[in-house]
Amino acid sequence: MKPRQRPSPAQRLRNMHGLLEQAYGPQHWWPAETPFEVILGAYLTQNTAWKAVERSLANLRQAGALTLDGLRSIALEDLQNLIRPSGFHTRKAPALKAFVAMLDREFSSSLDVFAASPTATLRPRLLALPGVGPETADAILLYALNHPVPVADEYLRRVALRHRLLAPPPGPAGYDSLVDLTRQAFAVDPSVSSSRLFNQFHALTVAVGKAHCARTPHCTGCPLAADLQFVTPAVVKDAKRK
DNA sequence: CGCCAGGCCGTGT
DNA sequence: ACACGGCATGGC
Repeated sequence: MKPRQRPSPAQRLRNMHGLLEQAYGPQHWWPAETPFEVILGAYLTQNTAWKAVERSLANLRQAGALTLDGLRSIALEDLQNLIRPSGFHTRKAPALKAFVAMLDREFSSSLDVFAASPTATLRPRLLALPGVGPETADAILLYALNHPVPVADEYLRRVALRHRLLAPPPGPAGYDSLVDLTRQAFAVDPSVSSSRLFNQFHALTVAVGKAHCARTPHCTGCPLAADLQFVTPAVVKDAKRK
């Protein structure tokens, strides 16, 4: 018998994953028909509600711009107008064009060639693109290219802070520490595809985040805990007032 | 009407 | 290394 000691943050995160699976089940994320569509969604959803992204994607579909060829052909100005519903169109449209240009110039215009490259070269290449930060890069790697990388986001940060799995000061350094924490949490069990694990874990994070982290600071009926307070933007702002 | 959404980037400490 | 404001639009 081992002496009972406090579980590590990584162990606690893994336990939370189990609770969330029981509560929400398989998530079959990311809502998209093709890998290329995943990539478009990853760009468009930056600081934007998914509902709005859906309308932009519908516009793109109707214009035949949901494919690599379609996106290459379309004029920048038209692209801007099609994705207007999801906001930041003056930044996101050129960013999408830059992605296509990169595939054309460096990867034989082939998403398959791109996906077949090692993660260690793809991630820096993605981060060097305009409009691609760590979360977008990792979402593309995991959900479009099926590379085994964790995806961290605002919801995971809230959950981690709320349950004190992280030191208080968040920020850009916070992203990497969240990724490290996730890697540690799922470092065991090589029998399961880590892509699938990371996929399911991030999806569950968003599910619980939408249900309990978004609006109401006080978490009632949350599978993780019913007696703590989520760090919503409003809570952060309120804390700053003092 | 005000707040926020599945971030990222440039600028200022 | 962080903090902060701007970027645009639509849902609730």
